[in-house]
Amino acid sequence: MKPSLSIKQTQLLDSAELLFSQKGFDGTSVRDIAEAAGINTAMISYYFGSKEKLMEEIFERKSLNLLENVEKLLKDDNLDPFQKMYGLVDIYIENILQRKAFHRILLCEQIINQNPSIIQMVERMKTRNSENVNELIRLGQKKGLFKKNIDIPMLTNTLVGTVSYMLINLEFYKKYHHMETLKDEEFERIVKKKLSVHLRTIYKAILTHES
Amino acid sequence: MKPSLSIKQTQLLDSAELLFSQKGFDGTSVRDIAEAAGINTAMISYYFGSKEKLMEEIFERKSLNLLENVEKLLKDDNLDPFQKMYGLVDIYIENILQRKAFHRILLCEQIINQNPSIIQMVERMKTRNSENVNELIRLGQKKGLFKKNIDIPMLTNTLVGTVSYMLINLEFYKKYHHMETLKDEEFERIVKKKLSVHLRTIYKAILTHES
DNA sequence: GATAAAATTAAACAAACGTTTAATTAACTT
DNA sequence: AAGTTAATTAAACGTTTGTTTAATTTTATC
Repeated sequence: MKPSLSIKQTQLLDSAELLFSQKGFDGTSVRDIAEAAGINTAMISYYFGSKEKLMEEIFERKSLNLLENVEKLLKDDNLDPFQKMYGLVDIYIENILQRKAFHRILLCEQIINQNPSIIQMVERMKTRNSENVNELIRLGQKKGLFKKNIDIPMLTNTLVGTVSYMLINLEFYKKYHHMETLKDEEFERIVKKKLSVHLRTIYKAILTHES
Repeated sequence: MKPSLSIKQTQLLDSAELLFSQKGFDGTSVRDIAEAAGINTAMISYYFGSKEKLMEEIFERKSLNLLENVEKLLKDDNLDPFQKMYGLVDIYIENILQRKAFHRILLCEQIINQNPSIIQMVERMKTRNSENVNELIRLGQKKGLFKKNIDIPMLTNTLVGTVSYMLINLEFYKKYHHMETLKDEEFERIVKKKLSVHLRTIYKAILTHES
């Protein structure tokens, strides 16, 4: 387990996460971060070693959460494969839209492969996720619920792609449906519900329909 | 119509596009770009005014292509709404995977909203695309082929999200399916075909199944 | 309350940044 | 061939960058 952080360290991480998600890693200076956190610039190197390592720290702190929720769900013996799959979809929706800043950074970092430590972390996450989904799909197939020859990364692409692109597109979506006057929480509740229904329809079609 | 560019201007734009897609806008220096193009650094300001304007020039040159292809397809009276919809899906797949560098930049820029000129350009594209899809869906509904109450931005989210996330995820996808030894063109042909079949299944489900 | 360790600061560091300058070369125009 | 414009260059510009330093303050230990 990672050593717990002081208040100031947490403030720096939070400020950095927000700024990275708004201006990108290279578009954010250590002075920006320190100022936003109300802390002296030198403290970033003092605490984390470098700006790069601060970024890695953000990833290490935030990236495991989703996988752990999924694995807890898959262990639940009271749920059938469909319920588990729909639950998995909802966990992704909830997690991505709850941790918007981090998932925006995650998206950018996957495109701009610069930091080897982060690339490795993301790759491990993807592999572990695929293994989880693979196990679930085999179970569904054994029970005769899911069809054969399901392309797991393709399925996950659609899940993560749809939710992530919604994250990118939130403001456009709001405008298109004339929901500008809604309170933020209400708007997000609606979006999550819509995503859930939408992706269930998709998953059902992909998992059951023979081509 | 934009004035045509000299060879050196095109070289700068091409080098910049590639580097922006690999290291991001802020991670790429004008010296990087000039060196990659084999041209003096000062020429960037001389030709385009600034690094920012160079970026805008890339967007102006590359962003219209997809929309024009779609609009040509939608005008074709020999195709029924399903054929048009599937054709639209294939245009997106083809365009995004053909212009990888640009679409990686486009993704990043949508996340990191910094340049107002580019935000505006992207927003116009999205609006015009939604109008096109809206028209097509109304046609399909009038003919009794599509169901009512289709969420257009949600549908497009899944299309662009799935293809874009595949773009981000290409290397992982290749590894997962043990296609490392395949030639690049062959691999991409397979990916495009898989995406096409996958998204047709999705679109059919979303457009027809009553919930 | 003295001593040691940790935290915090302002200042300085060299390197890299985007852009401009002024001088030179190349390309046209008449 | 002379004159004019455009293209190209190396160098310099002033900022900003991430990081380090050395001095100071705060905190903890005995």
